[in-house]
Amino acid sequence: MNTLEELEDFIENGYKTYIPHISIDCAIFGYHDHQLKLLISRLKGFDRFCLPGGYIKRTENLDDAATRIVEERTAITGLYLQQYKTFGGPERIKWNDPDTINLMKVHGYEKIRSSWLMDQTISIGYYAITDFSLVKPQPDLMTITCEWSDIDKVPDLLFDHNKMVKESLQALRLQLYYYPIAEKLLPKKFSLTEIHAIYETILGKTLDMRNFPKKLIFLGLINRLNEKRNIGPHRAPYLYSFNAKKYKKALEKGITLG
Amino acid sequence: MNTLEELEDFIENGYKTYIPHISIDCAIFGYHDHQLKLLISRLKGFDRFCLPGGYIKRTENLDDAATRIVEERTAITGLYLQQYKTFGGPERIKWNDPDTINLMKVHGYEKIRSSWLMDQTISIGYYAITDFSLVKPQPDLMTITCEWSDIDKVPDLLFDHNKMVKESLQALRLQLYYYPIAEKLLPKKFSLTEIHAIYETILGKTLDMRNFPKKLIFLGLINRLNEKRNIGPHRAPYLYSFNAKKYKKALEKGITLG
DNA sequence: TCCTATTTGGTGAAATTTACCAAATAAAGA
DNA sequence: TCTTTATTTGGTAAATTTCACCAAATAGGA
Repeated sequence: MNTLEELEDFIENGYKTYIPHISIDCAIFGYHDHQLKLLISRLKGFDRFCLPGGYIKRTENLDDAATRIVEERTAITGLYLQQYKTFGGPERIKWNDPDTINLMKVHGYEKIRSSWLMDQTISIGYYAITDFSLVKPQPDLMTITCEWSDIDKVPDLLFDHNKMVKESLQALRLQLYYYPIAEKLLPKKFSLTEIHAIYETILGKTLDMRNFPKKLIFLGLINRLNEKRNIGPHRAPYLYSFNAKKYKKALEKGITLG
Repeated sequence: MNTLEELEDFIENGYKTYIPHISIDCAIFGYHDHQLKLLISRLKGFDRFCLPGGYIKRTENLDDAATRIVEERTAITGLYLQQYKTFGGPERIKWNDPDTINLMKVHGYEKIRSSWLMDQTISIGYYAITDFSLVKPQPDLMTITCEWSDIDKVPDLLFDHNKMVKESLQALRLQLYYYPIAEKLLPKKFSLTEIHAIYETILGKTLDMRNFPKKLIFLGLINRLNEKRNIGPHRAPYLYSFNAKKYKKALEKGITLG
């Protein structure tokens, strides 16, 4: 969505391309150096922030739609998006919400008010996690800003999006026990301290610095390389890499960490 | 849906009451005496069986809709339905499917073909488990039959419903480790042998007859009563009951069994 | 050479899981 | 009444995993 005409056309004719009544909203978590952040964006005509979201094309499957939506809105590519829950109910979008009224002002009241966009919509929730230092979100025409928010300073969001953030974080934390999600956040070669920090930060609790990496090694999820990293006046840590085979097996079977 | 007029009206005007493009499909598992079954039904005009499903009213939230749909189609009440995944994509419903063509014949081709029901639909998957000996499913007007099928003899179902069965069973088995689902399948007072059989049957694997109940007792999920049951010429087993408090706590925190 | 900060090998205790034996027991049949 | 049979249940020892934490190794700078 990069020109005004495209936007107008979307409001009037979008229902021909997209399936009405159904949207996808994505909670994109960003990790870097002991910090966990969430990507929030603000749409034209809205006062409050929201999660990046959009509609599903009639030719797409759900996972592809989620990937495309994130790419369009934030220019982030290559995310491993995970469906976690679908939200619905008549209370999801409130007609007398100040933001909804605001939106109507921006593009003539009637046009939006009577458009397919304003009908009741259920939303499929997806989440993903990435390294926020490697990713510069780029807002498109419809999105005014698009930024990383500290996870414990997420503002009051539109609709039921705060609930989505809470439930997606729960899902992410649960998944962390079953899938080696950290692979998405680390370079090919990493130290035990780095992977330890990721798990502590995402789970929001301390994990023993000795026992936790030992378990990862014991399970065979990571392999020690014959290589060290220079970290100044301290003992140089060994570097490790993920074991692709065991990783794949863990994805199928599930593993309990922590 | 109990009269023909209601059905005709649903086809023509249903989109005013229900949200189009979105349906709910429920995988209802039934357990009794070492057997696991699945509830399947056959709709008027269709050759193949399918999962009980329906549409969401504009005034309902998703969980309530799932409960109502099961009640309408099968007359089963009081289920604890659990959302597990949403299915979508252009491949879900095939236009040249023999069953779809069959359906069109039943109520004049054009009427159905051009109705809101034939537009692309995503489906929200729910599952539940109940004791199939206590429940007599009652088909409504739209549903011709409604019966329990052995879990390993489920026939070729409509659309992507076989995939739904597979994924809902996976979800159920995973949940079994976190939630004391068996409470729904047992009388207030039960023996260790009974609860042991439920877990073995649902998980499809053997669990040690001594260690498994010991763990349930150790966790405090069940309490021994001062009561035994007469089972003929054998040692009378003690009866047990669920510990509502611990059960509630387990629901929040999650517990690993098995 | 010493100091500092960090990584990592190791260990013993505690807890949990696993495998499995044998005693208890209820009622039917001899 | 005694034995038999099928089942439940108490118990235990070994194996494994988790947990807490110490101390050695080490890299570069002072």
